[in-house]
Amino acid sequence: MSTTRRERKESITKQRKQQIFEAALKVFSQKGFDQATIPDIAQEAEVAVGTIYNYYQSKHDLLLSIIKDYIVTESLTGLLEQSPKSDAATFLSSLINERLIIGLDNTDVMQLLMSEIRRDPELRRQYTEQVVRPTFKLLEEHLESRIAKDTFNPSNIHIVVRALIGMIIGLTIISSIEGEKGLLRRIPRQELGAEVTKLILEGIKCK
Amino acid sequence: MSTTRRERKESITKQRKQQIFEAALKVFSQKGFDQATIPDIAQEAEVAVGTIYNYYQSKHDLLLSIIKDYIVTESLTGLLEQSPKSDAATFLSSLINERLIIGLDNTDVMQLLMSEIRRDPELRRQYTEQVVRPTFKLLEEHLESRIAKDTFNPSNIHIVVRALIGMIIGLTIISSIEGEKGLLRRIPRQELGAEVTKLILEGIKCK
Amino acid sequence: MSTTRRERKESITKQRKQQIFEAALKVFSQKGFDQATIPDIAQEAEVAVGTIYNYYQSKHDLLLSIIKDYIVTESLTGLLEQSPKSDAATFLSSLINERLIIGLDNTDVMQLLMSEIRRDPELRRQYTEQVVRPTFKLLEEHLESRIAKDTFNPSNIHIVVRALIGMIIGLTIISSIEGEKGLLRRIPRQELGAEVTKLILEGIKCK
Amino acid sequence: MSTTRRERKESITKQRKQQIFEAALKVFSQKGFDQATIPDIAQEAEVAVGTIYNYYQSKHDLLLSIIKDYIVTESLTGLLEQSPKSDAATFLSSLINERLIIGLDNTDVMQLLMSEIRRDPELRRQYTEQVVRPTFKLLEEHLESRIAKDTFNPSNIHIVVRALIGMIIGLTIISSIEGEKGLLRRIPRQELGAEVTKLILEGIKCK
DNA sequence: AATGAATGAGTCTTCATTCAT
DNA sequence: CATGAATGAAGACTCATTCAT
Repeated sequence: MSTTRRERKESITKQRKQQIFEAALKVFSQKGFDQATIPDIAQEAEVAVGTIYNYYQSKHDLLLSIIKDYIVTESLTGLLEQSPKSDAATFLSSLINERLIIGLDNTDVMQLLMSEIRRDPELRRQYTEQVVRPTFKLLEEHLESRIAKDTFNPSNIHIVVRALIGMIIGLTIISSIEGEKGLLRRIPRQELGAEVTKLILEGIKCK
Repeated sequence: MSTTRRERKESITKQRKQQIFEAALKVFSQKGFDQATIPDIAQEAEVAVGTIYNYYQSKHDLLLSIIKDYIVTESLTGLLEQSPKSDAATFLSSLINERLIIGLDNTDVMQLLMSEIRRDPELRRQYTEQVVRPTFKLLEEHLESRIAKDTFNPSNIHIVVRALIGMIIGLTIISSIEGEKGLLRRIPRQELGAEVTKLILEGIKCK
Repeated sequence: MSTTRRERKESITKQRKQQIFEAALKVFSQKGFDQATIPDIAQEAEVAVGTIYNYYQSKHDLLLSIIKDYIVTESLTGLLEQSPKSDAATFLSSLINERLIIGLDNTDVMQLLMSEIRRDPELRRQYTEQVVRPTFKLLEEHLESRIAKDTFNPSNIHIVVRALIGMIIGLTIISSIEGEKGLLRRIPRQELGAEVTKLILEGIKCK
Repeated sequence: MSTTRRERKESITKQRKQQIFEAALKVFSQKGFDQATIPDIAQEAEVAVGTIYNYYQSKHDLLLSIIKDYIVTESLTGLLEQSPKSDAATFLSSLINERLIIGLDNTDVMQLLMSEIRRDPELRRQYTEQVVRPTFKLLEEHLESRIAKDTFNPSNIHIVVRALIGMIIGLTIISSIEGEKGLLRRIPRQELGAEVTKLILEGIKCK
């Protein structure tokens, strides 16, 4: 028996916190931050109201916790960092696929994030520094090097990068508006990623 | 003397309503619907709390009023309807420019719309029917006819349409996140439209 | 032409006041004092809100005006004062009939009065002094003299008086609860008065 | 130790609800439903405003709770159901006494009930069905059987019943108007009941 | 004298947070 | 740590009253 009493306790504690976290995530996603109430979350987590305050300082703290967790998820761009040497098409395809899947799998949190970012400057700063800027920078460097090698067309890189990321964000939002039975959720993700990549690489005009 | 007393009164009434409308738009945009309070809006409009209720039935009514107004703006796709015969590049360019400008000029309302659409099914239905579906349909028809003429590459039209509209939505959001001094607001819109159009038509890969 | 301009004006003014009075009476009766709003009354009177305040100082003043008017109506006990010499049965019959009709014709105001009397001590004092006490006193004197003459049974006069008046009040209330189609409003008033009088005079037990 | 922790808690909860109930009853009685404010009630109950909403859904719910409780009290006419075989005078005497005592002990609620019944049709329906109609029906049946046996005078039973019940209601109201020191509250109830019964049975006229 | 838009004090109600058990 | 009743600050909304036209 390698687990001491202390360890078991900590494990239970972690589980409890996770339980609340997930309940909050669900309720916030469904109702939005303001409409969600602590009793709602407590019920969803099958926990008393007071218990939540043993793990999180406030409702807002709970929100931050969720958003920061998502920011970390979005920042896990292991892919981006490893792929500078790969083939151009492969690189873009990987990027698009990865980002698109993260977005589509987290429609709710993403929209939550977008909402809250607008009214919390500190959050906006954080998101910009930890996610937006690094992502843009990395992408821009890639594009620049490709353009230098004549693989990619010369363009205003800043715009292209924003258009590309914007497309992914926009697809996520459209998917959310169209709902469960919307087209984007019915299409196999592989096909979705392939089509989008093709569009970005080759455009729609016949050569 | 061409204005009767009645006419003057009505004019004042309209102005007052507009005044409240704009104040609400501003406050909702800054704080979000739930965080915005009626006293906030009243102060912004330089009007007493009660006065707001002389013009709008409820806070929610005020929100609807703003969003419906925006939906109408978005629906004014005179361009879309007239251009089927125009050159492919011109058509897309016009579309992108028009939509992009509407989006960038109304960042705040758009985000408000996106937020509220998630929790108001009726609003979602309305937006879907009046804006989303018609836009998609029109675009899809265009693309199909071009593909038939071998002007455009054969692709999954549904995805391309969503990617295109998504890109515009996403650009709006990025612009909003980056704020006043963000890149997208500093670039001349003509250039922005041109680059985005080029990206869609030709992609980034060298031919 | 015997009416001067001044007279005509005054006449219009009186009419206007009457118009508002009746509207208020109607609305108060239907909704109760608190639920009735000045705009309600204004609409019913086909007059602007502000106009009401040219004739009455406040909503409460309007209420008082109505109640006092009713108190006066109830005090017009001409009958009571003239009939001490009449036959016992006739006297009681007249009293019951008169009071019952006043009550049934003014169900709404009476209930309004009963409601307001409870929370306005001044009103209660006034009503007690101007209506309740005189009525009781007069009745008591009558009964006493009849008892002295062996026309009526010796009883606790105070109770009998209250039971008698109470019966009339109670009938009014029951009529109000049972509504338009209630029994008490369908029976000819003559019969109603006769039955009630008989009950009071002879009781229900066979002799 | 026969009380578990849970039991003690529940007991406290009941007490608290009762506490609020009584405070509301008092305040509603004094000021009427509309004039009574939740802070008023909270203060009277020595409880915070929010606490009230832990026990009652709304101000209106609190009112309903009070009125329904009273309706139940009024419906507990055990007496009525058991006495068909008793002597006519005894029966009437019991009925009058019982009803009169209920009325005089609950002057406030009764008046509250009478006020609110006028504007709440649902409440009126309920009161009519649960209290008014059954009471009337039972009384009518009794009277009919007595008349058939020549114990009682033939009369319009419907009127007599209403006059009788009306008398009790009216006595309650007069008692309320006359206040604490009024005659009806100073007389021993036995005497009051006896006199009223005598009046109903034999009338005031000498045989 | 008539009008009705503007006003803001006053209500009900919600809900994040605390704390005694 | 868990609980959930108590708290009261805060917000949407109403409406009596005023006053400029």
